[in-house]
Amino acid sequence: MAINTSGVTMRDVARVAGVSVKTVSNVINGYRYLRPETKARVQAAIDSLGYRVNVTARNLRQGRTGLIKLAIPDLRNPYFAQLAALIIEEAAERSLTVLLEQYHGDRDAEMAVLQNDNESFVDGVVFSPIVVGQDQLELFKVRFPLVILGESVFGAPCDHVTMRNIEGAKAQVEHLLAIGRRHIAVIGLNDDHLSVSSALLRFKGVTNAMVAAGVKLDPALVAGNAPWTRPGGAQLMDDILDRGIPIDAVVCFNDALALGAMSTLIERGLSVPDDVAVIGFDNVEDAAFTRPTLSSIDPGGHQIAHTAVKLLCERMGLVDGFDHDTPAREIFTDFKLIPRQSTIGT
Amino acid sequence: MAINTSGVTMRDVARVAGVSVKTVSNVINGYRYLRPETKARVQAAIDSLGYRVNVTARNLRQGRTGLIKLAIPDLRNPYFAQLAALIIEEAAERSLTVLLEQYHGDRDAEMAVLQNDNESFVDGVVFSPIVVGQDQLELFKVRFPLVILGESVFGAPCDHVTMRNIEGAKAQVEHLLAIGRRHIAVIGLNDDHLSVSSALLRFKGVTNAMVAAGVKLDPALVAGNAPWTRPGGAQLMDDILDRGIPIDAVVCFNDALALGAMSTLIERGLSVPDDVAVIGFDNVEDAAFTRPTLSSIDPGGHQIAHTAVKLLCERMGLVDGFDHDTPAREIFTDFKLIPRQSTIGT
DNA sequence: CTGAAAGCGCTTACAG
DNA sequence: CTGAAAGCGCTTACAG
Repeated sequence: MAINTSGVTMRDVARVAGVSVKTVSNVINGYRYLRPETKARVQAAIDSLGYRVNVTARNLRQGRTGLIKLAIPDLRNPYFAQLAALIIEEAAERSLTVLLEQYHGDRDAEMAVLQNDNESFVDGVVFSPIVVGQDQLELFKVRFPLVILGESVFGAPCDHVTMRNIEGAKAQVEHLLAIGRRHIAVIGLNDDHLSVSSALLRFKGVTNAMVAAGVKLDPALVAGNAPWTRPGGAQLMDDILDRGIPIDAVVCFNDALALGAMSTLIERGLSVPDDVAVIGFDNVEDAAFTRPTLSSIDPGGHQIAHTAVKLLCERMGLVDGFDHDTPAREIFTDFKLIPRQSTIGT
Repeated sequence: MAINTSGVTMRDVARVAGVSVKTVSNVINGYRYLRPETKARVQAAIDSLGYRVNVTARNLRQGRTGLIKLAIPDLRNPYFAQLAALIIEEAAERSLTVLLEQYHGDRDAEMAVLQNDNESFVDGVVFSPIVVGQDQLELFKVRFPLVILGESVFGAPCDHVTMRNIEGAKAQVEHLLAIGRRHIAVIGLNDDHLSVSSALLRFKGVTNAMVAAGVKLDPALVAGNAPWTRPGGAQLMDDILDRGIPIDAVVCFNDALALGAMSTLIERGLSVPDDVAVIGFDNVEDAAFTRPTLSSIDPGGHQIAHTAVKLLCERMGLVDGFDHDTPAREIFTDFKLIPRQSTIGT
């Protein structure tokens, strides 16, 4: 028994108020041309009976539910928690509610998002894929409104919103070069599924910047294949320092890695940024509060959420004048370098 | 246009397969007594037409949606992100999907959860209230299945799942006493809405333990009214140390505070745990990875999620043999002390 | 400004 | 094992 099945229907209200169900419907939906007296009588009947509209019936009749699905790997990952928070808020602005699905690492679950078999009573889907990838682009050609996020897939036949990984990483290095650093280590070059695409793109940005500046990147100063977490960063920093090659800066592929790297540096008696400058990526909340505060790249999460919901609404037919034959769009959001103490000092 | 409105209906399938819609329905819902040949013919028709069941129509007919709402303050708070992750997983085990709503600090939004006016096409609600509280218990007497979480409200006329705050905090102090500490500081006694109830309960547990052990609590060693975050903990620890009263232990009301407090202690040249032992509450993932690792209270998040969904399912009529006249239940989950380096060393 | 009627696409007694 | 029919509770042309 669903919430709304209180037993009282519009017909009951209509009978008590002495009007037709059409009139009751008009009152509920705020139809303007109603005699105030009629409206009051209907409202009184609604109140006295404790009537609530059955949203499922309305949905069936209208052919839409106002529900969108957000499919992400795991809420325990702070990046996705924040993404979900933002998407929910953007959806609420458009009177949409969000059904949240975590597929964890599971390939089948991820495929199922694109299949959308059973519980498909949602009007659209926002999907941040991880495993399903570049070699199966045709899977993204679905018949429901779909917007994908992230960097696992490019060129899929559906709308796509993603951050500028390459340019962001390039900006990290350019910033370090600008403050005079030349011996730059790189942390986070992983080949696991969750981070591989970001890692590769960001590494590309790093090498682009180095090449452009004529600074060489020492392969012995590149570390990866640890989780993108504080402990991961701490360990990778240890590994690099143990190699005994002098460095004056570290580029980290996310902030958690950077925070971990900083703790190792400080623990080993090095000063940040005087001895070694550190820069992260993501601009998480902690970055502004840790000591020293952490320089980072803000990838524009708000804009990602806003754009994703906007594109989805267009595909869902909620935006007047949108041409439904518009081909798949690929939107890159704006990033911003946030310089803080870990590179420029106090 | 909802996803499932592909235009093809059961009637179309029935016509193509040369059977009645009842038979199509039987095939879709896995009814067992079907001639294999009939089944195959129907399946072929489904495939060739690309038919998908219209879940909204099914929901209307069945009077349920399989959807539950989870209302929490904000996903950006890691505690609630983890809670949401667990609830979604527990719900999935019972073939339920979760509609996630954030009400932020907004009182009206929180009230609306209990009103459940408009979009009430969910079968039940899990609600972690913050502002709506002890003085409005009657608001929790709703006509839809409702389970509340947390410590804002006790004795409400609906099912309630919560952790043992008092006993958990008592265990924190008992642990410190057991390792010989007597000069114990307390961090996190806030009076903001988000933490006040937890703070008061945990403080009560602390004082209970001190009284029982005959150890006095110096009011000058109690600090609060900072956010329950790392920087908050760092600042409060600074405040306490600045007062110049010697301490040998700190009880922190959550792990973020404890991590912040530890960083201050270490920064000021004190050893953890040799000079000062530190214990947190929540047992977040970081607790096991920070150096020194952080002793903490595991409040049993998995059990909270499991129990909440179980109670809700009972109220939703999904559990055979459940007596619907069962009065409102108050369930306390089990906590566990996790001793780590920050109290017992390596 | 309001009413009577059709229909959204399913599932489910009721027959057979 | 399968069919014909009713009905879940709304909204929406169509009349008036």
